Amino acid sequence: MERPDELFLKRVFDYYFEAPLSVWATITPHLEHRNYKKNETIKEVGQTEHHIDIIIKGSIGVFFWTDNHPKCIDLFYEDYFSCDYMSYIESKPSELFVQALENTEVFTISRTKINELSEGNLMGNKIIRAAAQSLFLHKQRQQIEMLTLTAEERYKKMLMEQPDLINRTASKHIASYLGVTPESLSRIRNKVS
Amino acid sequence: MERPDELFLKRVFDYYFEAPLSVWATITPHLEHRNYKKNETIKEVGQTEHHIDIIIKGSIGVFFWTDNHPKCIDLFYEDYFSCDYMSYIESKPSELFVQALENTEVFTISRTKINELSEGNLMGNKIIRAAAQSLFLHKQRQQIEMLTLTAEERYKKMLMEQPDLINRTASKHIASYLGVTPESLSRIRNKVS
DNA sequence: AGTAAAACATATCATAGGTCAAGTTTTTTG
DNA sequence: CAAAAAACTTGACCTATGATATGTTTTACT
Repeated sequence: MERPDELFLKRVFDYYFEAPLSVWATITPHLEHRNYKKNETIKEVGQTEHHIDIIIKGSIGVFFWTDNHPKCIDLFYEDYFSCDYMSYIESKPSELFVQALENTEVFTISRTKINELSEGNLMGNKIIRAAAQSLFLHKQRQQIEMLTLTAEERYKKMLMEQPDLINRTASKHIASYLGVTPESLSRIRNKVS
Repeated sequence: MERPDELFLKRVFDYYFEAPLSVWATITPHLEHRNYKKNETIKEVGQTEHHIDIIIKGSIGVFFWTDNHPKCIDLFYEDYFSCDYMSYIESKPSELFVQALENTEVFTISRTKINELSEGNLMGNKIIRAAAQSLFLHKQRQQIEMLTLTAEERYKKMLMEQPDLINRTASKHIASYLGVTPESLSRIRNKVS
């Protein structure tokens, strides 16, 4: 009766939104299965984001350029939504780019479909609202961590809370996500272990 | 016909939400006019936020404690909404506290009223969704500035974009909002002028 | 207005983390 | 599987900012 895809989605939606069955039943048929190769650029700087991905397997990073280095402001993994939300929300190009960090498998849904499904639809709107709120909370927690903890403490925290991710993700991306240079992270890792 | 209060609100809502007249007409009667004294604590650490304020005059800061110093993560002024959104969204106590930085005049609306007005109401939900999205964008911009600019550059930017606010707000709060110590900001100000 | 307290400025010193450069290891690719 | 490229490590040095301490100015209070 239910394909594995649908079970996966049901779990993700339940987790995030406590959405009733009818909602994910509405959404499922409009999701497109897609694969990204490792290091594939999903959205370039200057382009507008028109999709949201739900990650089934793999990881995706959101970056911007400073000098000649990419800086990572978000890391997304299995079960998470991935998107350049800044561009998506404003519906205009952003300075951010989005890249697959591993071979990555997603369900993707277009802005058009999302609008269609939520237009005049209270539950659809509630879901988007819940999503925006959880994005805000995540950003504010990042901000507080950045102001409260040293680089070493931030690394240790990540090590505690997401040990597998540290192995799967390139050091340079972890470094920039933690707000330090690769050299600094290297020293920190050395010291910690 | 229209009281000044209503004109003010109409302007604010138009600006943020492009909401039709019917919406602010629905909301207006449920707003309560309130005054905070300078340095008055609006929400303490450990309490849950149940209100959103719309600032008519004055300014409000959102803080948390590190060691024995308050750190400012948000500054709100005239025409802006003010709230410990973290606590409001999760509807549970937060580590943040909220303080009036000047004698401040607001319209305040309770969570109960907001829920009542938006329950089953599509436009109400859209407004809340727009609010959540704009909060996220603000936080992400803060994050990018923090990673891109030095303390001095952040100060100069604030000086350019909000010169009056710098005069109205205590240096220590500006400093912590910019992510530096008061001593550092003092040096920066000295250097810049 | 006068006193106490808080905020701000300035100086010195300490340090986390950045920069640059030279290895070493790992990954990619022909 | 070898060569090239990219990623990571390590070291020496530097700089922005933090910590502490002291003096000065501003603000708050009776």
